[in-house]
Amino acid sequence: MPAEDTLSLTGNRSPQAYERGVTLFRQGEPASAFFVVLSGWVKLYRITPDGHEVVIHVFTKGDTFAEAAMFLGGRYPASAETVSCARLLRIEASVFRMRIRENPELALSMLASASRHLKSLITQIEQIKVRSAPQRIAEFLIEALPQGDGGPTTFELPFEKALLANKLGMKPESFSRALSKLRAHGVTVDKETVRVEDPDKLQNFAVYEADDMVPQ
Amino acid sequence: MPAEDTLSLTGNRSPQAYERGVTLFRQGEPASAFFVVLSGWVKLYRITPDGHEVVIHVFTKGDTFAEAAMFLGGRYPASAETVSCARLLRIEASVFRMRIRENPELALSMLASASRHLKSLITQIEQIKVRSAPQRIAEFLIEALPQGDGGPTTFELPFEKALLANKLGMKPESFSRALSKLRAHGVTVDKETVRVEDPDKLQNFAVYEADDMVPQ
DNA sequence: CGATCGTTTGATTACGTTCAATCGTTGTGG
DNA sequence: CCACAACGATTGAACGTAATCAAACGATCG
Repeated sequence: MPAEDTLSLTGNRSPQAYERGVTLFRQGEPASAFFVVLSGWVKLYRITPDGHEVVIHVFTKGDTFAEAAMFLGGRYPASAETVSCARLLRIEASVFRMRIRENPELALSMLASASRHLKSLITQIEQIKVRSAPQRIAEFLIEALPQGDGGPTTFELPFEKALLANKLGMKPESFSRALSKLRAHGVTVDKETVRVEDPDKLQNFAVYEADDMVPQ
Repeated sequence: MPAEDTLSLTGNRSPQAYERGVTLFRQGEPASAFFVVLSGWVKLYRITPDGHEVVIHVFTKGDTFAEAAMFLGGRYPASAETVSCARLLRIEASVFRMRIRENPELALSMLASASRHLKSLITQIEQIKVRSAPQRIAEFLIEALPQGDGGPTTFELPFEKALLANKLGMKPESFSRALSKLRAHGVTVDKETVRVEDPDKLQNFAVYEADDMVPQ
């Protein structure tokens, strides 16, 4: 998006810094704005009627979220909260709606963004429906891994394991166990640090192998 | 959407009739069009690398689908197939892209539509993550039930149980068993016909009750 | 009438949850 | 400075739900 457009949207206001644990909006509230993440991490989640927290997604640098919500009866379908300190751009719906009428291209880029989210949700549904817990973790690792030469790669988990577990649709205990099962596939964990011996091999496990791990 | 707009989009072409089992597009194909369902049922699904079919959604009268796909690198992220005979409106991406530049309002209604899909997928993720098989079926029944006075209601399952099972993220066998468990909550099934004694009570089970069914 | 398909039922297995205890780190107050 | 709480993560044991494998049933169709 051209710089001039972004400026007209933010009204020349600078990005705001947030502490960890700040609620940006709650499900059911009128959707008055959407956000662009410049740095840090934000979780999008729902609280179910019986009190469970379900993490839908965790956004980070470069992501936008809640854009689509503005067009759906004006209510957020989920809540959002920073899970680390973060810098966010907040764009008001009223401003955006004005601009979109002057600039149809803006609508197209919004649609592109919404499409990416749709695709990501479709992928997530597929994951939860047919992949085992270890496979879902493997898939996450593959996605999160810094692009390398295919050789052994090391990186840091970006946020709490319990949050990641929830995002992947499992309990923290299951996450812990599933993660240690990945040791058989070249994954070693020390605190926040994860080392993947062979990303291609891990990928293969994530998508194809049901479970043919040989004991010993 | 005003009638004049729809006409300009379809190029005055009339809706096309499809047999059951017709593939409309396959995942990975260039997304050249999106669809409006006038009647019948269409399933949106993915085939995973290891050959499983995962049903993402089943669309019916009044739904549009694949609109967003046109904006995402031009590839469909899933496949679509009619599961009954159906009448569909097919709208070409090229035509649509032209029109959207002349008519920004069109983009807004597209965004609204994409938002509804986003919300529906978010709901689905929540369902699969935290609800049991019987609860997911109950939820589906509540949604599918014709609006009544809250009293006993009867309706017909709109398509195969195996398809519904897949959509709800379970195997046909599990579906069958889960459905019979709902007998304890006032649901009786005879072939395609489902009778719900007390929709409110069933709704309550779908959202709140973990499982406190009393034997006998 | 036999074949096929969708559905149901049965027995068994496997996975993830639940409940519970432990460990390690961090941070706080006496 | 250390004791102790608080929290996140891990581990263990028992349980429960859904998947799997297998068979049987009923309806439909050729």
